[in-house]
Amino acid sequence: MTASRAQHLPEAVLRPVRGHHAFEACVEQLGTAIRLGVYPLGSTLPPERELALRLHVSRATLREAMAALREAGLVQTRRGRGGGTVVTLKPRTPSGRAAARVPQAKRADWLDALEYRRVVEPGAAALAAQLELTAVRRERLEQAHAEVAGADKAASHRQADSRFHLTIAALSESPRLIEAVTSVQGTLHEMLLAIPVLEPNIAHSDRQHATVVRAILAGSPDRARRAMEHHCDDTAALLRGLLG
Amino acid sequence: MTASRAQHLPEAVLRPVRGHHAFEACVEQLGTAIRLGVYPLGSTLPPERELALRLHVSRATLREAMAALREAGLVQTRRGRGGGTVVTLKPRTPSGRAAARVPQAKRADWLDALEYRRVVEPGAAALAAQLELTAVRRERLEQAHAEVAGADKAASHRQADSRFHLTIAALSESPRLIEAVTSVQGTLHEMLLAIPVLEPNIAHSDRQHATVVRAILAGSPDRARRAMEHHCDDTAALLRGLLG
DNA sequence: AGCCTAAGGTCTGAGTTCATACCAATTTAA
DNA sequence: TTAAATTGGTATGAACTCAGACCTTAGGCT
Repeated sequence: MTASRAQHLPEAVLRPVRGHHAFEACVEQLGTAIRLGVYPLGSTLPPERELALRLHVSRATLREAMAALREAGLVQTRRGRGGGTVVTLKPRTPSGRAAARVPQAKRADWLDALEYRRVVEPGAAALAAQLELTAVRRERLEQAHAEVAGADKAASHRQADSRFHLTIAALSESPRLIEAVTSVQGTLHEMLLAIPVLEPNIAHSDRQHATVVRAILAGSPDRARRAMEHHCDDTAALLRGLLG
Repeated sequence: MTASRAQHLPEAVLRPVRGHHAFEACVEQLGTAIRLGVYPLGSTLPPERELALRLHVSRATLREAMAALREAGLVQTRRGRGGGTVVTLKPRTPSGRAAARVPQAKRADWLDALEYRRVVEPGAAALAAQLELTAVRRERLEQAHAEVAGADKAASHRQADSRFHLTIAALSESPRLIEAVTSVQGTLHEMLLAIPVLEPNIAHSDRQHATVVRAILAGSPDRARRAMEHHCDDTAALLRGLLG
């Protein structure tokens, strides 16, 4: 039995060990956090030493990443006590840029992200609904939802939407699920910047958000999961359509 | 609005940029693949150059990892044409070692893995059921299932079980899901080595496997997902109980 | 036998990353 | 006004990682 084993598993299981260059990974992660609105325009990033600690990276490397972000115009830095690094990136409006021009590999990755999302985000919603939420956490959820519904411009709506989904993931209290949702939202954000989104879809999306929030607050994991599945399905169908 | 944002998201979202050095990651990944039975006893690993390419690591680094695995007795290496690195690790039998002595942080991580598993494995099963499987793939699934049911010793049963779950993930064809299941199976394997499993549970588990396989082959995503959820729930309940 | 080939084994110089100091600027508070 | 505290800026040497070239071993073929 041992030697006759089929060879399909190793191929599927082994994956690149990491994105090389710690500094690129920092740029990626901080840049995504900023673009998603985890750190909104005008907010201050944690001090370098703290960030370096959090990211398990030396301060030297973190500073290189910061320099790159500064170079790219995402942040500005002031020295001295009370100084720090503040976000200067204004949320980008999804441009009508053609969805063509996307390399095949990236397109495949995007489609995979949509499949993955349909698994992890409903899972996070169900888990959140299953927990007994404190008043503070219920408040956070409602606040995040209100910000999505209340956003006037397309750009700030996009960030509020990301924050909404990340907030639900955070409510699940599962580090693995939070990471999964964060990464998938990063990819989603990238897709949405390349694809114009129409107004009616936003309204539709907001109604679905409301359903998810109700289910979570009511403590109904199944309803929360199904509602989030519908939401992911609809978004995915739209994006898949526009991608060809 | 911008400055008044709650501070809970950054804390949840930012994660270590990478676990460790490249060489440790290689040891970790190859070691897990071997322990899970992706490379069973007696099988030959791919040539170093190929592995290095696959893991996105220089051959020098990969070789350091190989040396560590050799040192640890997991593999043996022979030079020359027809040589290579073969697995020498005999599947370990879950020992009755006390489940105490597990540090708090690890215990929390284990519990998180169980939550995560309940999301990703049923998701993978549903996705697999939803695809039109080729004859080869249906065969792989049945083969993997037969090996679990047919395993005589506890140790080889454990590896066959891992391969069964990884096979389903591979059928889903989603790189992200495959990675998720691989990592969660690695953690699960670690848990099971520290916790004795009783015979009746294995029989119960095999019946659930059969249900999952039927649902996937029948092309019923919902049934597949639910069946896998039950399976995960039962395993999780057992482990949580034994963990205290 | 003698060559070819597919593997592992070795070496080297350049580029990254790290940990740990120490310096400089600026705000806050005594 | 002065001292302390907080924050970014700089420097250095060690360790890790990389890519690529080259050497050694051992099977298979002519």
